[in-house]
Amino acid sequence: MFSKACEYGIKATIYIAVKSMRHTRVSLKEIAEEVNSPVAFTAKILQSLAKSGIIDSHKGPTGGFEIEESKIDTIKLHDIVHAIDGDNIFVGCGLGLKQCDATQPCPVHDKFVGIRENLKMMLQNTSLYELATGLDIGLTHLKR
Amino acid sequence: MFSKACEYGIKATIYIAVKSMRHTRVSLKEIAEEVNSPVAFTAKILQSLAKSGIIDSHKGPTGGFEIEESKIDTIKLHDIVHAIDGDNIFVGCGLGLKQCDATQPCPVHDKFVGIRENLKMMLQNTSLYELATGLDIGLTHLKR
DNA sequence: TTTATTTAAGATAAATTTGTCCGAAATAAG
DNA sequence: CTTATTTCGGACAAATTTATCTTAAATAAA
Ligand code: FES
Ligand code: FES
Repeated sequence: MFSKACEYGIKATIYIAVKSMRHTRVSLKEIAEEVNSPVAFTAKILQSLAKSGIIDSHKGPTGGFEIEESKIDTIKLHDIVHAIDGDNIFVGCGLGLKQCDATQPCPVHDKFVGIRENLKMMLQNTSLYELATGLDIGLTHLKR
Repeated sequence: MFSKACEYGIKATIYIAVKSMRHTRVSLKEIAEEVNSPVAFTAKILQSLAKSGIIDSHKGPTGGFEIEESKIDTIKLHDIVHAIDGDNIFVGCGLGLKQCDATQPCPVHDKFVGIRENLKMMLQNTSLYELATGLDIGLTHLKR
């Protein structure tokens, strides 16, 4: 469904959000531990999330990653997935045709667009805030 | 969403079904042409679909692939996807946790299981027969 | 029986994704 | 200013997926 990079990226972003709500920056090392992800690979993903403007990064001692508090509510799961995996999952054909539209549909088109739209809506309607809150109050978990 | 192998496998199976409904065997070469897939890779996929019992293969002149006509109606998209991509898409955690269940859910669990179940139902309710019929009457297409 | 045709099987190779390493750049603090 | 800390950036490596090649096995027909 999502790439490994995207899975790590989502988990990392949620963790950063939890800490940011407490006005605490968090280091790459800590994130990778909490998310159970390879440190150096996580660094790459965080780098790209920073370039996409989803998270902020700061170098040096006391540095680390954070998310502007006002953004936590407006950032949606959709934004994170889109930043890392692109838009193929939202607009691409389920059977890999170069173009998906109803004028020359693949055999699963009619059935697939519903699922795809469903997923898209879910991601667009899910805010980072609610994900972070669920984690913060111990309702959900990042490792297992 | 699905692997390349699965995309090719689905399209190939649908094409074989169309031909089988006309009691015609079809060769690897023809399948790969119609499906726009690499020949040798397609061979591997068909081989595994044959081992899974979804399609039948026959060697030698007049050989090729076919599907028992009585099966075309009972084979579901779910069976093809499961045979090629396994069951991770049906039971796996959206964020890659080793185990997905409600006792220790990841942050997206509640929202993800709906989508996943939705997809599963769609695949279980979609028969090879209806996919093949749509293609046969020119309503849908395998290439673009 | 010989030949031509077609899939099976295993080894190999290319491409992509995932993951690592290391030096550079920034920056906070002594 | 110097040092310690932390992210950045690029090169590199491993693993997985996708794709190819070659030889064998089966089998239909001449
Ligand atoms: S054309 Fe395949 S999903 Fe739309
Ligand atoms: S635990 Fe992640 S989807 Fe169920």
